[in-house]
Amino acid sequence: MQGSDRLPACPSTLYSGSRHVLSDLFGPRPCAAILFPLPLPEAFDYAIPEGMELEPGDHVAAPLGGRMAQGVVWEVKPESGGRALKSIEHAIGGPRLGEGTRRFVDWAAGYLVEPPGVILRQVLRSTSALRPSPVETVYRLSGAQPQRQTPARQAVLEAAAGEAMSAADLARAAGVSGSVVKGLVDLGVLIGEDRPTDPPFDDPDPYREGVALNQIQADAAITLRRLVSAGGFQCALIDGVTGSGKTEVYFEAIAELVRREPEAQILVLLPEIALTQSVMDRFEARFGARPALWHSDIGQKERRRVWREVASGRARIVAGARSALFLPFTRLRCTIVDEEHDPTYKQDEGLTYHARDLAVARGKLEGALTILASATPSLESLVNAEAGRYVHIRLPGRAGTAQLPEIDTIDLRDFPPEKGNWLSEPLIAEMDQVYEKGEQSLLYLNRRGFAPLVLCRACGHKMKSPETDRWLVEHRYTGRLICHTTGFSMPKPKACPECGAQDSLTGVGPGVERVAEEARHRFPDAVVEVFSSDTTQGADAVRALVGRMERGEIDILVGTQIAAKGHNFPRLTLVGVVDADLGLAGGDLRAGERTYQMLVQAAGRAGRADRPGRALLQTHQPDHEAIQALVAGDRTAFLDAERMMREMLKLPPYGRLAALILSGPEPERLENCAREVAAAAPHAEGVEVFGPADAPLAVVRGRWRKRFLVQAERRVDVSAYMRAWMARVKIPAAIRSSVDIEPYSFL
DNA sequence: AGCACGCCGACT
DNA sequence: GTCGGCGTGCTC
Repeated sequence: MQGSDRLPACPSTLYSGSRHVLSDLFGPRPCAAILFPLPLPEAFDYAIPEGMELEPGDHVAAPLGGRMAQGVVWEVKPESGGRALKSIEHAIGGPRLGEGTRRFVDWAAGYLVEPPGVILRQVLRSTSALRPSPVETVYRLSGAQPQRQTPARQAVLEAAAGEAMSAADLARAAGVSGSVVKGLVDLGVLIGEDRPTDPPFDDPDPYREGVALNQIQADAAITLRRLVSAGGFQCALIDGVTGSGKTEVYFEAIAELVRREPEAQILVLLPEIALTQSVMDRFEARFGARPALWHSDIGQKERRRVWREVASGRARIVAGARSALFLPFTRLRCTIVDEEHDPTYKQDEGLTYHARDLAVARGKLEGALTILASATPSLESLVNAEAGRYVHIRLPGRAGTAQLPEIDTIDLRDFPPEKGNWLSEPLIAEMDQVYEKGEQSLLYLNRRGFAPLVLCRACGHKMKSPETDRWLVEHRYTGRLICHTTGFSMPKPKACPECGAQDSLTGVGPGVERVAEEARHRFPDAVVEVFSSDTTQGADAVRALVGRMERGEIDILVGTQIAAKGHNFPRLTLVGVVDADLGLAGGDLRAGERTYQMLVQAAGRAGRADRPGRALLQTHQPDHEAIQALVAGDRTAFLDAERMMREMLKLPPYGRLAALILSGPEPERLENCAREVAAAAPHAEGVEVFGPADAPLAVVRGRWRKRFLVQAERRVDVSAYMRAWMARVKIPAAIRSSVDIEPYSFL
């Protein structure tokens, strides 16, 4: 170990301020601010040992609170007076973090109201990537022939004719033992060479022939190419229906950039579910190389490889899920957010952020072209485009292609379903026709579980959550009653806990499970499946269900929002919206938008395929503006209705929201803390603070949660407001606080 | 995030 | 009397 803090033998350290003395004698020595990937409030200053050359972005190890921690040089500056500094222990090699990445970390910390180290932790997702790639020996043919040829040797030679492989792989490929390979190596027939086990990614070839573009697509490509050649930050919104060639058009922007700037890096963000083989195949077909692929569950080795190649600037095109936004690009020149409206871009656990919003911000910081693409752009992006902040590129589909399926309403006042049922006769009749034709139906209802209320027929007792007094939702799938607010759950009792009546507890109201039961009852021979976050957990389960739906193995799918995300079911020809009113009046401000997106999704390739899609909306208010607009297939009118509602209520994008969640193990202390926090909320023009209220999930893993909602005018910097607020309160260690900028669920 | 310090319960 | 539980607070 070395470092001046470990040299007590030096007489100058016998009195305080020793380093000042050293500085006085030898002139000011520069120090370095080190940012650690830890929730510390800021970067810490360290002395740079004699002879150590450091630049911002370098990785170092430094003593921190009695241990060694790995961090990144954030700034090199003249020694700040006053405090005695510890010394950096040593530099760790590896690719330096680029300036753009560092600025993005600082910016995101401010915007998300998090310590910068928390953001840095998102960036440093593979520390093993700092070490050079390990090497392995691979073998190729030397051209020499063995004097004695044997069948085993012949097999090895054939296997070795292709790509160079390790001895073990070669033996396996040839179906022979390792000794045959070794013998050929000894004879000089095979030559070994060292190769990094994390090989670099192939460079894209921008000169390959792309898919032929039609006139509209070609014009859009020209617009994008112009933006590429202008350089610097610009944001473009590609607004084009499914099948309008959005991908081909943004491929042209990528190609242009790769041609112009040999070192440029490009990031393509995709919703997790869309990171499939077929997308990679399209890239490969266009550029002759697969992009580097990044998502939350790639293996350690691949993670290390991608991280290192991105940080060293060698990886050119990266396709990734939202977390790819934090990769250490050195020359990010273009970011594409495909399916920009997709709600999965909003990360809700741990660090809360919206990948689309951060992508635009990173683009601004890096001077990169940012392209948002969607068939159903979010209202936020549309408003930005219309205000001229984004370049709006419209790609209408083929002539006559409707964006929406043919939509009709069913007035529930005229066709009330029987008591305890939720599907009206006209909807059933339509489903029947679809089923007879061997096509698929989707019943959409944004309510999980079986029944939102369980009550006793004998005494009228309502089953409620013990802590919050909210209704318990019956889940028949698990046979339990669950509180969607606290997560409390219990088996459904046989007898009423109030009056003791046997088998008197009945579920009231519709959930997807009950609608599925009703559909099964009506269509006993049909395959009916439920698609909700309760019944379909994990990406694999989702993929499996989506696969079965695509292959036509399911006749009727009953789904919540989750069914509305990024799927394309070619055999789906009917969508029944079980309760279209729910979306218009519910607590989720984007519910209407999502219903709309789901309908467009469901229309899918209608108009191209010979099976046109149809949607039926069950509603109590068929005259409602938004419903009327949907029926008319009038996207503009629908969005205008949405827009007016948001504008009136000062909701995004016409206002800003932030949430503060406090959580702690003891409800009383939390309550007290929340009161104090409420009292400390700064008064600011154009800012309203609501709360504290129980958070949407009032108890999570034994921790109680309280929530504030901040609603501000658009001109207000809500992040700054939240920072100011947090600076004014001392929150006890037992209580955790987290800020969510632009929360998506805020019931 | 770690790690130390500190103040209360069951043990060699 | 000590060992150790994890609540609280600090790390340049």
